Amino acid sequence: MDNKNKSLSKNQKIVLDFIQKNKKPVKAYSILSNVQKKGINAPPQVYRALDKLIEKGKVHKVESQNSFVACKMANCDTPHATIFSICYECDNASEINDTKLFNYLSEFKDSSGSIFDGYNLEFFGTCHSCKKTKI
Amino acid sequence: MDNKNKSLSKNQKIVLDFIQKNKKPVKAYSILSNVQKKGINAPPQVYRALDKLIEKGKVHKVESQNSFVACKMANCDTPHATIFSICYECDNASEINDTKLFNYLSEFKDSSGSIFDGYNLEFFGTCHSCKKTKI
DNA sequence: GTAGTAGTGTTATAATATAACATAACTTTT
DNA sequence: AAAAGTTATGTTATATTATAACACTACTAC
Repeated sequence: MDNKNKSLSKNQKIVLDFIQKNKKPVKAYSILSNVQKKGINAPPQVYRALDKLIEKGKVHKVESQNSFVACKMANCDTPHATIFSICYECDNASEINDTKLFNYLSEFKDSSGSIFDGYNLEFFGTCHSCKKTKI
Repeated sequence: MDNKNKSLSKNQKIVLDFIQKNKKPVKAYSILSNVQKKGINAPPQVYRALDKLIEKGKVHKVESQNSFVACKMANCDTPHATIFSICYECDNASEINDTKLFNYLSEFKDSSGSIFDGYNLEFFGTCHSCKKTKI
């Protein structure tokens, strides 16, 4: 069985559980302050859990925000191939599931013909609820 | 004349000059320590210059590295539409100039048909010189 | 020539992330 | 079940990245 399907440790479960409760991406120190009652006391405990959750495909990092969001797919097998749309009004980030774009990027070759191991794509714009609010 | 073509201020020139001297992306505090002899003393001076240089399309931020790299195009008019390939051996980042991919992303519509204002795409892999070294 | 905007200089501090070390728990093999 | 190997935990301290806030200067534009 490969790494990503291994069961989660205690701290990993606690951290994932908190991330999944949030619709929006959450920050590492926000995770920390919210799980202290569960016995997680210090930043390294959070960051270590996050690292493993990312490896296992349960969580993705939103690089432009230094925040973390749960992957909605039951068994994400592409932790290093992520596509997000990010609203710069409300900071919400949603994963985009577009097979065509996904395949295009996965198979993309650079000018020398080399393929890549992974990618992270972040689209920026105003999300629908923020557009409505502005009218 | 729009913002991006305005001339650069003293600190902006100093910071851009240092970034351009480096082939690889550079970190903000590395910029700081290298331009202190030019009279830039504190982080806010560097970060303010970086913000403006990014607005003006002279510099792009590599989000996954928190580093900054000069745009090679003479007059970059798309500071918020960037495509990088990043080597996780040597941390080098190069801009990918692929018109087809560029247009695909610029025109990409989400499931509701909305277009985005910008995007940042980072491909990860081993660059050619690192591949050679490993043989 | 004064009002508005952009830039500078400075101190302090906030926010994000890791190093390093000691210990515990779980796995696999013998 | 004991030893060895690996993964996880707990903890302290510190490194790294980034911004707030305030005082002041310089450069447009009318």
